[in-house]
Amino acid sequence: MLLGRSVRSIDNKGRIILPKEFREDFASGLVVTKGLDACLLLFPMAEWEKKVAKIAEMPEGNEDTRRFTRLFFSNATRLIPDAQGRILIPQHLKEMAELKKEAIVIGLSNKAEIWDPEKWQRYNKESEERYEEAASRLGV
Amino acid sequence: MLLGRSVRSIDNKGRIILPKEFREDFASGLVVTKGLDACLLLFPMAEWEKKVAKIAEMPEGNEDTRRFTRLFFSNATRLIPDAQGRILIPQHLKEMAELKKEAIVIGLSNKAEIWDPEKWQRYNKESEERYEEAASRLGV
DNA sequence: GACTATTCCGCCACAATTCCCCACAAAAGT
DNA sequence: ACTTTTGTGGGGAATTGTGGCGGAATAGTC
Repeated sequence: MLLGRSVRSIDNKGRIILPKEFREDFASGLVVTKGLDACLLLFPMAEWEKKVAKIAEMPEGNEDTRRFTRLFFSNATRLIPDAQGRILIPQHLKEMAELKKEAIVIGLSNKAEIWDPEKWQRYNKESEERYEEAASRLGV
Repeated sequence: MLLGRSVRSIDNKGRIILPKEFREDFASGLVVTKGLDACLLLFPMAEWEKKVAKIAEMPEGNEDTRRFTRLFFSNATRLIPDAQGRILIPQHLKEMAELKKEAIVIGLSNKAEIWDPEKWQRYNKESEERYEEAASRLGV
């Protein structure tokens, strides 16, 4: 189960060290891709396959489907953490998420996300206000 | 699983080096054909056969079917990557996709596409806006 | 049939990137 | 305070991308 938030440095080879607690979920590999709100999404393999199955059900031939699958898959990369539990983020994804020297890694139960610290803070602040509101709307 | 995006040079003999990760899927050969939106489509043999089977189920005699199958098959070429994992794109397909000195190769799970870089960028930009919408609908 | 021209493919070498390993620093636990 | 675990950095080996050269295969011409 992926939980929590941690600040991670990105070394000058572009590697990010995953939190210890995440290693087990990601041990057999993971897929990074473009998430919403300019963050990166990390799926454990099992979760990724569920996602792929879901996408395969979308109506083929449809233009929106084509657009979506092209973006979704073309931004995805299969990664396997090294012996120290680090992953090397592909250049184009690092740019997309505007990652510099540091990153925030957050767990979201069945997947994880990586954010630029500044962006995360901004997003967080915004969310604070809407949190209660959203929670009650969702009936949590 | 075909994933990711890479920029590839086209050497002066018209060869494109497939990304390392794609080799396994394409090792036993592939079929290139005309894709939608002026790109080239690459099918691993197994996927190609599925496609053919599907097309065989289309109502014969129907004019759309005739039109489609003629285009689809007449543009298709069977290729086998050389020992270095390169493929030689047929002239007429290169022209069709307006490929020059560089190409973008993208993985789409069960197939791959080749784009002219400029065209891809333009297409990508257009899709960005609709991406979030489609993604949230899918619960990504 | 032999010669030539063109296309195609394999090999090699260089460059760049990625991966693997080791060492150290910092933090946590005893 | 010492040991253990977790995070960080970097050197160097291995892998991968790229372009060039030359030989094989094919086709076209005399």
